[in-house]
Amino acid sequence: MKYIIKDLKIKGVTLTPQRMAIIEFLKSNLNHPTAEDIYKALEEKYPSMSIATVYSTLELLKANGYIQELSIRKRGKACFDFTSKNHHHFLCLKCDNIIDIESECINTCPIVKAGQLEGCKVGEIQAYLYGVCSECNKNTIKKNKNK
Amino acid sequence: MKYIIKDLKIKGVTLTPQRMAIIEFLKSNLNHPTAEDIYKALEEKYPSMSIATVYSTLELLKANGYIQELSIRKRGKACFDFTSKNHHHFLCLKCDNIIDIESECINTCPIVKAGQLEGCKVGEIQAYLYGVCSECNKNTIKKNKNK
DNA sequence: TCTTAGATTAAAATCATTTCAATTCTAAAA
DNA sequence: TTTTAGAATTGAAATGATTTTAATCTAAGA
Repeated sequence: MKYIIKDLKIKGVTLTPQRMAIIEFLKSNLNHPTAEDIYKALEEKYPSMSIATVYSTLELLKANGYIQELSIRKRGKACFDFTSKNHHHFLCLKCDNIIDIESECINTCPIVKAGQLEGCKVGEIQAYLYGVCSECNKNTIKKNKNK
Repeated sequence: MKYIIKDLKIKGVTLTPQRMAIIEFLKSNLNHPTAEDIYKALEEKYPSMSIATVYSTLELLKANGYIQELSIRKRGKACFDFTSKNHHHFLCLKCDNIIDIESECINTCPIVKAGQLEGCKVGEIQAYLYGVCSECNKNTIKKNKNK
């Protein structure tokens, strides 16, 4: 967090209250918010803020590598991840939640490691796992028991 | 291909010329076309066809499991894969091409296999590899040699 | 204080996709 | 073959996320 502020200052980027608030929000909301999520959350404290500012700040943070835009979308909307660390995502098909997967296992995929992909140079991997999360699984089991 | 036609007939789905043409196109264009790609390609032969028909047919084929919509988008547009077979995708950051990866290696990821994902039930995995494809790699090397 | 570049804003524009109502087509029954 | 009901297609309009625009504001340096 701090390093972002410092970094951006060094880069000569103006740190407006809006930008600070968006960075702060992203830091404390790791549940992959959309631009709208951010806008709505900050609406109260910054009533005059425009959604265009949210978009432009997200673009700025993305371009500087502080956040990642996921390849997948939440109800048609782009969503963002406050980290540059390489990790993967699990999507619950029941509750729509996106859960981070810290596992390195996908990166150890032999074909990728060996760079054997027919001469391709692989930089980044984003894996999306679709399924039912533990919370939703529990609920299903409960329901079945009650029957 | 044939089985789709047969299958759909059994299911009582009407096989209009437009639908046939779209299925045919998808079959012979495995480069992950978008709705627009399909529309433009069929424009000449079916001048009266509406883009709405393309979208609705894609939806129909998707719902019946004959095609897959990728999680990633091509220049902001949804793109489709004529297969129900589980595989992954490589995205060239230089030429925007999407290349199929037939490898099973990602699916053998130990954590996923063991279903140990904190109680999650993993159904499908879609991995997206970002990098530079062999073709673009070659071109870069050539350019460097010429310098 | 004045100037200026960059940031913010609200509104308009864009663009992919969906919806809608009217028309046309299809397939099965008569 | 003709009829007919239901489904599909069409073009246009609506939607919704995102981007662009032009005007206004802000903060830092001269």
